[in-house]
Amino acid sequence: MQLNKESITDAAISLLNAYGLSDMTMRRVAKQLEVAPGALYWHFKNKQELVDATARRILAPLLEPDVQGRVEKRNAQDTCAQLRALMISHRDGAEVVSAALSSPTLRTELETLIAGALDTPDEIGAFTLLHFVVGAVLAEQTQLQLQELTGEEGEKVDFEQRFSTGVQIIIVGLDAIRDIR
Amino acid sequence: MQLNKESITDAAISLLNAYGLSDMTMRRVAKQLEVAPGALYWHFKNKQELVDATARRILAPLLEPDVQGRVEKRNAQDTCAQLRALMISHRDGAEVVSAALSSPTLRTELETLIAGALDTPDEIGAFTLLHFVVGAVLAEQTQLQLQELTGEEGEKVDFEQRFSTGVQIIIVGLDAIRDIR
DNA sequence: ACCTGAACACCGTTCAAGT
DNA sequence: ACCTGAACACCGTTCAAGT
Repeated sequence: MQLNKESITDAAISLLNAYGLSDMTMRRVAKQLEVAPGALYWHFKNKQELVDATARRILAPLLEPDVQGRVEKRNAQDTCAQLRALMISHRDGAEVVSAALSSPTLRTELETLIAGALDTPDEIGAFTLLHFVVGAVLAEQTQLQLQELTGEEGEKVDFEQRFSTGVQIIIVGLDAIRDIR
Repeated sequence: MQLNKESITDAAISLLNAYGLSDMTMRRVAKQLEVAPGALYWHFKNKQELVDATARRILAPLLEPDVQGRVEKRNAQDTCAQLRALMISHRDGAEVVSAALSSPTLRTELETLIAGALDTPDEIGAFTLLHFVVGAVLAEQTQLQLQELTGEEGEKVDFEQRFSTGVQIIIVGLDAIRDIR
C-alpha cells in the first residue's frame, strides 16, 4: 500500500494512544508503517506538520462539517465541553492540541468556532475561552497521569465540575463586561 | 568553583535567553559550565527538575518573600499582569512555566498566590485565571517569534490590552457567579 | 562528596541513489 | 513520484572509575 498523509496520521494516532506523545516519534511512526524514517518526509515537511495533522484528527468532529455539509451550531458551554471531551479521549490529547496551537490557522479556526457559539460573537471572549479550555485540560491530563505513576494518591478533584464552572465564569463575565466596555 | 543548583540554573537561564528553550539542553548547560554532562545529574535528578528550577527563577519576584519577609499583597489584576511581565521578560518564558506547571507544588503555589489576590479567595477562580494567563502568554510569545521568523507580516495585536481584558472578564464573571453558585 | 569518561539507546532531518 | 540506505549532528541518562 502507498503511503499518504492519512495513513501516516493513523499510525501517529495509534502510537499516541498506546504509548503517549513522547513515544510518537518519526522513527516509531515509520517503523509501525514498515517504512524507512526518511519516507515520512516526502509527505510531511517536518514533525510539527505531523503533530498539526494529529491535532486536527483529534478535533475533527468539531472542525469538519457533517454529512449535511454544515457545522452544527452549539452554544459556547457545549462547544467547550466537546472540545474537552475530544482532547480527553486521546492520551496526551491536550498536549498535542497545545503544541498545534502554534499553527495560526488551527488557532484561528478554533477561535472562530468558539466565537460563533457565543450569544454575541466576541474575539476576546473566544480567545479567553480557548486558552482556558486548553490550559485546564492540559492540567487535568497531566495531574491524572502523575497520579497513575505515583500510585493513585491525591485528593479526588471533580475535573468536569471545575471545568464547566470555569467556562461559566468566563461566559458570565463576558456578558457583564460588554456593557462596560 | 564548585557546581551547585544555583550556578547550574544561572547557566540554564542564560542559554534560555540567548538561544531559546530548545537549545537549553543538559549537554549545552554542561558545556557552558565547562563540565561533563553527567556532572549535572549529581545536582538534579533529571532535566524536568532543572526546568522546574528555571521556572521558579523566572517567577522568583512573585514567589519569594521580599526583604521584609512577606509577599506583598496585590490585587488579582496586578498579580496576573506581573505574572505575564515575568514570563515575557525571558525568551520562551511561558513555555518554561507551562512545562513546570506539571509540578504540583509550583502549580499550588501559584494558585494560592492568585487566590490570595482575589477580593474573595476562590479556588476555581484562581484555577481559571492561572490557566488563562499561562495559555494567553504562551500564545503571545509563540505568535511573536513566528512573526520574527516569517518576516514580520501579520496584523498587529495589542496583546497587553487583550490580556488584561481577558483577566477582567474572568474577575467580573467570578463576582457575578458567586451569588448564583 | 563531587566529577570525568565513555558508553547506551535513542532523536529529527537530509539526500544521493534506486525503482 | 515515491522510497531506501546511510549518514549527520545531535539528545537524556547511567555508571564505573577517579579524586
